[in-house]
Amino acid sequence: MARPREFDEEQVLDAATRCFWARGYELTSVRDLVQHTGITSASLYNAFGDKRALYGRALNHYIESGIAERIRRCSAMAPRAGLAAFFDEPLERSISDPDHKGCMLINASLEVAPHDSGFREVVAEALRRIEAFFLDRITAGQADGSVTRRLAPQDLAAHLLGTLMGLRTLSRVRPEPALLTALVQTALALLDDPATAETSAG
Amino acid sequence: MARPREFDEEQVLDAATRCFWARGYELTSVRDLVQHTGITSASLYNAFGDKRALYGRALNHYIESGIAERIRRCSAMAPRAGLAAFFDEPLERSISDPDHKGCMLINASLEVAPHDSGFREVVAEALRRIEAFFLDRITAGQADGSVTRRLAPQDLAAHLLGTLMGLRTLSRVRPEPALLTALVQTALALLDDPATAETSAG
DNA sequence: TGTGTTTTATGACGCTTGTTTTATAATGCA
DNA sequence: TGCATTATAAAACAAGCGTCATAAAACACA
Repeated sequence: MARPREFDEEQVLDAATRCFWARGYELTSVRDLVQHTGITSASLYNAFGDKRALYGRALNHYIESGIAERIRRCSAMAPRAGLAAFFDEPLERSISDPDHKGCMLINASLEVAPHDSGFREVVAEALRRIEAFFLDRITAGQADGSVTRRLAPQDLAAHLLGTLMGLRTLSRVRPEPALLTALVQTALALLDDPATAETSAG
Repeated sequence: MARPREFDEEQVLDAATRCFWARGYELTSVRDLVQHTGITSASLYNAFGDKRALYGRALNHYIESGIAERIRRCSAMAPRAGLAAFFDEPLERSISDPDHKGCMLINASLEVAPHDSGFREVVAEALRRIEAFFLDRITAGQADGSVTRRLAPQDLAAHLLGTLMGLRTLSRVRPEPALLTALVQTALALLDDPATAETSAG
């Protein structure tokens, strides 16, 4: 019993996510958001609250549609293959994205998480989900023999999580294909048993 | 033949570095800098130029006094020991720093480097120096047998660089000693030959 | 066809930002 | 002792920030 929205909330959220992803929280002004979403600031405040709340929605949108989806997809694969596949997309993006935006979640780890305890928990929780995915697939891989048993699953999971964050951080400053590929492949090599490992050195 | 400075430039630079390190570039206002350095904005602008130039000086100060010094120190050690020792300080700081400021260089990688090509080159160059240190010690370690020859030195160096950046990024959101220690130790385990490796799993 | 309710559009709000201006104080050299 | 030069102090500058008030517009329902 009122005037209906003239904009698609999801489209606006998509546009806002692109803004925050590309330029971060501080460097994205409300006027930028108004310009890129196509709606006025009044509509924006009415629909989403304030800038911080909109960023929260955008970050959550990124996590659910970008990362959680990839976890789901890779969880359906064979353990060792799923672990490798999980790195395919971020590696490919790190190399091919002309803007070098990196990963919005990992950008948030350094930009908003340290200065906002609410967002810190959101980011930490997302990272825990990634770690849990690693742990799950490593455990499964050790069970079926595709992942080495020489190292504890928790240690391997922590290592892969660190590798992922290092990849996305490094990619924003030095998006060199050889460097980033070496980083990922070397980290993944640790999953293999020395005997079984295909020697790729040289 | 003029009025002399009343402040110690190095002390001011130290204070400014602490500000930028703790809160980053955008969140540190000139008024913050005035307050923590103890000099007026006029003196600050007269001595350093503008905010961006002061940040540049602070970042450079951090790199030279913090990182380059550590590289020098660890380069004097035995190869394998020097590589491990290089991670001691950032790991210890990641765990014990109550403010979780992280590493100013790696903070800069995500905060200023992507939006300022001048700073991007400064950061990239510093990362290249770290990578070069890794490469040098890995090569030396492979020569004296303390580092595995199963993997190419460039790959191992890229992997350690990524590990360092992952450590410092992860530490700002999840500064959990067990997690961060596992990350570093597992990465370092890759340097060892499987036969020679002391099994620390379990 | 009104009435109530929500969304729009426009513009302005107060505040903080980085930076500069103006004037005064302090020195080295002639 | 002046003169030239530079540092200091205090305030002000324009511009941009996030946010909100006001009023017009568009619908559902009576």
